[in-house]
Amino acid sequence: MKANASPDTIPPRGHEAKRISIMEAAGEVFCRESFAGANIDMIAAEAGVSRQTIYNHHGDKEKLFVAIVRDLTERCNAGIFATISTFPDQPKDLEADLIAFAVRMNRNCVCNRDGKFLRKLIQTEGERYPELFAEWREQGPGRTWPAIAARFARLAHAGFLDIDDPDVAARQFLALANAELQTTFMLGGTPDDDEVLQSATHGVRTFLRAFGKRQPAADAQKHSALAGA
Amino acid sequence: MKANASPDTIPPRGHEAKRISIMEAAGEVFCRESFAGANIDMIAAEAGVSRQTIYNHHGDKEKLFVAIVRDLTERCNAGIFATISTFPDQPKDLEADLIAFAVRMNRNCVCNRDGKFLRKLIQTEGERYPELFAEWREQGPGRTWPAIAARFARLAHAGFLDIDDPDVAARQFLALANAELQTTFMLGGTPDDDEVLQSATHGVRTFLRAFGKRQPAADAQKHSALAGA
DNA sequence: GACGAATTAGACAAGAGTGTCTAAATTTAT
DNA sequence: ATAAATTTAGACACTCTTGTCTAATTCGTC
Repeated sequence: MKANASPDTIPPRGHEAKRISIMEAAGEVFCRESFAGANIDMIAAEAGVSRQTIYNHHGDKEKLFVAIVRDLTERCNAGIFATISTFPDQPKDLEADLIAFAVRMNRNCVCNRDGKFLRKLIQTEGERYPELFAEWREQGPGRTWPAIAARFARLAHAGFLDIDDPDVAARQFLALANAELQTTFMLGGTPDDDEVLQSATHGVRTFLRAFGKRQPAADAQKHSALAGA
Repeated sequence: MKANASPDTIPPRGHEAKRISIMEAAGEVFCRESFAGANIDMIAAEAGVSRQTIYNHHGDKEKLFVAIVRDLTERCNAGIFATISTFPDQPKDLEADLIAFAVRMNRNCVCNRDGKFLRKLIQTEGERYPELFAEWREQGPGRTWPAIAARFARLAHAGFLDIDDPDVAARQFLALANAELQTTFMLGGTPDDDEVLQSATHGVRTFLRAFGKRQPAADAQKHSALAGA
């Protein structure tokens, strides 16, 4: 059946290409038109594929939708964890490093294609597929918030920050980082690099005014003289 | 035609009752099902009205939708300005007063029925009706952000806060105030009073750590001893 | 109680979308 | 080249929805 001369269980090749372009097109269309407003012919046209092929691959519209959301959830979480792993645990310049982190977070997880799509699909159809989005909630916010909070806790413990509740601080950090992008998000727009940087810069400055060490001792005095390593 | 014995231009009574229940039901259904997913029979049933009555009142589905959004926009803006007018210009207890304001803002403008509906409709259908939502943008964020910023500027000028850019501060204030409500919003939920208070309290505390006067003079020393009036 | 306006239920045509089926064309690997 | 699998276009039945129409009923008012 499936065990050919090919090395592993991967099925034929052209298949996969079709599958991918269907997934991409479907994400785009579901996102733009909502589940009810999307129709299979639209997706087929956008994917450059015949309608029947979509039915061959995914069975029906609902199964296709679920597959899309699962796929997006997975990819987004991977991206978020990859970005979290770049958190500045040993910052040279705390402000600059946190700004850069906030920019990465926004660019790679919030403003990118997958992030935008997943967010919109969750908001639009979340109530209709409770268990699907419960899954997202557990895998996403349920694991990413604590991960970020742990990084901030470590930073505080190392004496770089003055934080009472790392969970609260983590949520506020991200809220501040995209405080100025909200209106753009509302209408489905994508902030450009400049807006992202602006928002991150203002957000991190405020964050540090709130949680930065007042007069650390001697070494965390920043932004006047740069003592290179 | 319309000038009966009745005092002013208000048409018959039962009419208005129907109109209102149609508007309410339509808001609910459009919001729950999205424009494409909503159907007139659903709205009619939910409004306790016959399908034909909806067509009599609003012409067609699209006109009905536009009417709903216009109505929500108007009501929401009214609510926001009413709430802004309760901003603590002469705070007795800055932290407590700002928390109370943040709670009012969230409860009356963000978490209430109209706020939830308008936000979801904008996110879901915003791209499909550019001019309708441009209108919202001008009347809403375009006028409310500056209004709030002006209040913060005044507070800063009066010596209660240490703010560089009131526009940034205003956006960050609101971002902080509902930083902890985001996940709930995502799935269409409504935060309860406790969550709102928590989020506002944490948000305002952080806001004041960032923008509060460090050592004002003698009176703003809080949260250790309570000097009753 | 009677009048006119508004509402109602139901039927209706027209259109759009889903999911299935078939036979031809194309791809992939042997 | 040949055989198997996949894709394709098109037709199809079926369902759902929109928006119109009609005739009967209800409502508000005088």
